[in-house]
Amino acid sequence: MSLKHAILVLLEAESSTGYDLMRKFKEGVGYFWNAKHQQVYQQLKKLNDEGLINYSVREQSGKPDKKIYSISEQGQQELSTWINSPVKPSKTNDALLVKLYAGHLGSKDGILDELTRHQESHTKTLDYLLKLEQTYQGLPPSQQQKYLYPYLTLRRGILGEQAWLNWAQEAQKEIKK
Amino acid sequence: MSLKHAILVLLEAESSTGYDLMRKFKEGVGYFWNAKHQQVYQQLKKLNDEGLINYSVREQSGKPDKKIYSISEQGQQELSTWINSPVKPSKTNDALLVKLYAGHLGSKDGILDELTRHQESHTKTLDYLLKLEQTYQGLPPSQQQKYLYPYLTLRRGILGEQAWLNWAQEAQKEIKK
DNA sequence: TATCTATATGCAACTTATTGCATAGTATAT
DNA sequence: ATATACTATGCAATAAGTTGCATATAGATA
Repeated sequence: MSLKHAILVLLEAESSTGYDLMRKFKEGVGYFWNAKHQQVYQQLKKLNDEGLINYSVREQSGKPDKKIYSISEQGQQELSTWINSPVKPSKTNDALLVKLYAGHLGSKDGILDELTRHQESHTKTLDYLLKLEQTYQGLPPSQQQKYLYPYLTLRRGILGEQAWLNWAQEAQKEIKK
Repeated sequence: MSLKHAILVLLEAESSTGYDLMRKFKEGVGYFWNAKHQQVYQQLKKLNDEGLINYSVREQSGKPDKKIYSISEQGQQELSTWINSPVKPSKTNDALLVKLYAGHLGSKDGILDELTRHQESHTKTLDYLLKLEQTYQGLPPSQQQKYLYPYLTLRRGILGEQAWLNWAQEAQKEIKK
């Protein structure tokens, strides 16, 4: 439901192409919102049809022309309406936990391997987020003030990943017993 | 993709009706998997067509007859294949964080209210999970051994909710500054 | 030199999830 | 007495997300 709003939020901050947005979902804000390129392009088309965004074309040779999307007046309106209405707590669907729940059906080693694999992935994400945090902390105070809200979401990502890793350690210890 | 497997896992533990499963997703395992009743019924039909589950009918008066589903041989097979193949780390899509990211577009009070609302919901979930943990800890050691894997998923839920709440406190303090 | 990655967009088909409606009795709360 | 919630299933339509394919060039890596 709020891929729409995620895109509007990103465009409010900076006009972008579909490709740019896709990268932002993969790198910048992927710790709280994900979307594949298809979804982004489809949604952009829809938002344009609804008049919430506009685009201008920058011609290129060899590659398809760039469409640079910006948020419209109407889009701004939509965003501030959304900001002022409550959102529901998000629901988690975590296949790893389904698997662990049924751990007795697999082998101890298999489960531990899987946990280790995920641990590596979470460690990598955490490292990346910590790097972003360092960048933030290197900013002058005025800039820090400006980016406080994004920073708070970053903190969520960091605390979330740390909690995950702490859990994984605990779980591995218990399984090995 | 793995609603299918979540259902198989639950049926492996205990034969259930669609309604039972729906309740398990809402109460029992909702901290790691969610599904609405429609999804459950549709998936059951599909799994039955695929031969992964069977059902027997218990007649009732007044209400629709119960269909009690059990996992089939083929379903067991499918489950153990799944258990032994890796699953991808889950992606989070969290509308609250999208909103917070764009916090400068709203009012401080609005944001704080929203955070408080979510805090209440997370506190409630945590309380519930802690109650489940107490039940587990009241079991005799042999039973604890038996339910180790589900317990580990419960721990994930608990550590996750605690991390969320710690973050929310931190965030609220920062916003109020 | 060949393969891979990045850039940049999009169609088409499919799967997965949500929303709204429908039925119908019993139990609980106001 | 009336309204709400619980039990129990399901159809139909829509929305959201995924997968596979297609195009076409530049630059980097093996």
